Amino acid sequence: MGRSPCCSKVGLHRGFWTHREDTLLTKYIEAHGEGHWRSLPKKAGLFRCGKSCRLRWMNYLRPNIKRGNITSDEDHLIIRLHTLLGNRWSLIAGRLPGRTDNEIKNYWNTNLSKRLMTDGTDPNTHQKISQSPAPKENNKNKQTHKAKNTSSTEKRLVPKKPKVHFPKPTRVTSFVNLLRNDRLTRARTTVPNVAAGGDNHTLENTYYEEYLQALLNTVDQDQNYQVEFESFAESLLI
DNA sequence: AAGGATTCCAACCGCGGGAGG
DNA sequence: CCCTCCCGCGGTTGGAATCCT
Repeated sequence: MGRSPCCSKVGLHRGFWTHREDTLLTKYIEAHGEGHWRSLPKKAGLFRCGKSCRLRWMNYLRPNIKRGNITSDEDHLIIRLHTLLGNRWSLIAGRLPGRTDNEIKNYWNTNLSKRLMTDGTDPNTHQKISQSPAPKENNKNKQTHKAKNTSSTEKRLVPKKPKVHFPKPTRVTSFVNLLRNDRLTRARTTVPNVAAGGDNHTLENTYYEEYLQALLNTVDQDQNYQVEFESFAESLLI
């Protein structure tokens, strides 16, 4: 059972990427565009599996990726979208320009789910938890992969002062093909009333603005906008 | 200051689905 | 249809960074 590995692992680099590998990958994609991940490493002179290249590009090297802390607007938007979409990180990421699904998933697992728990909200169902349970560690992998001192962990679930994450070095060169990214393209095509053609970047921003506006209105407890927001979100799932 | 505990996030893994033969 | 290839997604892991005692 199971599929064969995406590529032979023999002789391939794993783990953190070096600057040289980043450069090779970036230069290759700038010259040839995204896609054909399986054959890309060989052509680019990388001893990496295609999947690894794709991941590195999507989550780190791609131009216009936002670095640094999630803003409070983004934070609220993620929570709202998660109530509507669940763990569909790529869909959620599609509504947050410059953020990657991996980043949002990590942010959710390390910050938001814990925060919701401390607020007495089930991070999965977004329902209020009736009794007053001890904050439960919901990340099961952490339970298995590291020994835990529970009481200490519970203590740590109390929100602490935010940590500042310095932006990591990333390319700043503009890249015309950025918004040819399939996911973004697909997302745009699902939105009704978005004029065809025009500047992709502007469309993306318009899209975000529209979403943000809906979000802010729901925060104002306006029931009509709440309905509007949810139906808008549901339209994205088609 | 030291070292154990915990957090965070980049990267890996396996699976599902679409496309094409 | 069935099979294979490839891509993308969500869950999980490993280890550096940070915190705590």
